Amino acid sequence: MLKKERQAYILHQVNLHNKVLSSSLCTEINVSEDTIRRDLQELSDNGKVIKVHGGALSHSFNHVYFPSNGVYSQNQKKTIAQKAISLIHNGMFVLTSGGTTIIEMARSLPPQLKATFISGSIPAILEYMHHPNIEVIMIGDKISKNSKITVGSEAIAKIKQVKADICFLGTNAIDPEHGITDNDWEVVQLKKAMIDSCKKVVCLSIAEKVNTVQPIQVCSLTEIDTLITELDPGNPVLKPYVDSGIEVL
Amino acid sequence: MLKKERQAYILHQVNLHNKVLSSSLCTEINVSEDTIRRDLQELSDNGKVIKVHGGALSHSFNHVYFPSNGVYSQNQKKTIAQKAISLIHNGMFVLTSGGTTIIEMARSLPPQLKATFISGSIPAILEYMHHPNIEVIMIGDKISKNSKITVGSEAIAKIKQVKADICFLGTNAIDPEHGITDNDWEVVQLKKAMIDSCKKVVCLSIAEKVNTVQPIQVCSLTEIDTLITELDPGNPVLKPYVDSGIEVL
DNA sequence: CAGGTTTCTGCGTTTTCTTGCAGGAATTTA
DNA sequence: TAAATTCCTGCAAGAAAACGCAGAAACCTG
Repeated sequence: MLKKERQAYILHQVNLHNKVLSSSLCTEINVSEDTIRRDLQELSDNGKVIKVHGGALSHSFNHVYFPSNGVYSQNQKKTIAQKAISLIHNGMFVLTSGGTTIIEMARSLPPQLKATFISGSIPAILEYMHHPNIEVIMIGDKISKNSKITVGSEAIAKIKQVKADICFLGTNAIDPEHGITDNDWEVVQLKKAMIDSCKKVVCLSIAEKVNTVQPIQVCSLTEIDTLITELDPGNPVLKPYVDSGIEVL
Repeated sequence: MLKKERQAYILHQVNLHNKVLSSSLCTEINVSEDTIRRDLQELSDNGKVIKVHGGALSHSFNHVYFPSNGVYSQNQKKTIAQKAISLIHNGMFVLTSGGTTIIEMARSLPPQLKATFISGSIPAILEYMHHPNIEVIMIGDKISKNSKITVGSEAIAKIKQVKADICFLGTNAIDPEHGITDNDWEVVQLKKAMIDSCKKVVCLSIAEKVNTVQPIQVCSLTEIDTLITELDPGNPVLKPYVDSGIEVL
């Protein structure tokens, strides 16, 4: 069998099944593993396939629709993300809501981190999925197209089964008097469940949303353990929260 | 034998078999390897064949197996998607697996369709989410990064709770004797559950995958109600399936 | 037809390509 | 953490290609 022929066969298999194993190829074609590996390398260099440990993947399949990151207030969110990440350690179970701040955090996770992330947010899950070492658990249920998260009683029931080490809430509004508030009833139900299902509640909020109020209450300040904004913890805006006994980063 | 004659013979062989070996040619025509090589060089310079180490390939070979457009078999998949969509009606509960054919179907759903789609495949869910009128239900559980679907006992349990009107399976391999087969154990478990949870099983498969076998069985032919390929239902390749009582579209 | 020219072909040598193998490094998995 | 795969690197044998050369064949051309 000619080299080009072999490579064509491999490419064909990859496109057909979205993946191939070096081991199965070398028994099918009856050549050494080295030859297969070299072929895969060559095809990969030409951008025809994506080489991975043990085989190769189809390029088209791996290229999942990637949401454009026109993230609002990106720099502030990056700052928040960095602070949030400092709270995550290897082996933790991490529960997260959706929202652009959470997405930013997901993108900034250090590659060597090994932890389990649980979420019902599709965009967040997409980000977690690209991370090499973390386990990703999706909360299932009906999908709310507005907020791109799963909502409903099933989702809430699943969250209640979890006991996570830490929970990160992307926040729409937070205020000393009304606590965390939001404007989507279903999302609020979820966030409530998440708060109940973890040992530590971390609230991520850009300064703009601090001291604002939305119609529906998620929880009072007393249920929050940590508040993260892009501001310095000593900033006077945050004083009411510090005074309530919340750890402010 | 004259040079022109020889080259005509070579060209004939190439077009007939899509490839030739220098070594076999020189014994057939009984000339030295150099002569063959020079002929091949000349034919290659004129664009008649593609010279490779050890012989030559026909141009069509290269065209068929190294498609220049990024998406492999896209047209076939579009055809399949159209046929599949004709089976979906307003108000239906539709269960789908993952895979590129399913994605193509998801993209082609008519905007006015009102139905409920259930899936554990992240890429599929992403497509369904963009649709204005369908309800989307995500099956939750641990996410397999390879196949980009949720896998595990929770996912299977959830699927078993569903009784869908119709189930679309993207197929990796189908064969009259072995039925539907696949190469990922977890995916197979899911597909089995899906088959059990619906009234009608529709199998989507491009013709290339028909009559191929993978290591793990999903189900036998008897469990399949409908088979959709891009071929005409009367195509002889599909006859065994028609004879098994499967509706072939 | 004879002589010169061009083209073609085969041979030997050198160079390049391809492949499999051995070992040690790296990565995955239990 | 340890065992098992898989990967990478260099190497060597064998196959094929490239190159130059020379003899042979074909082809003008006067």
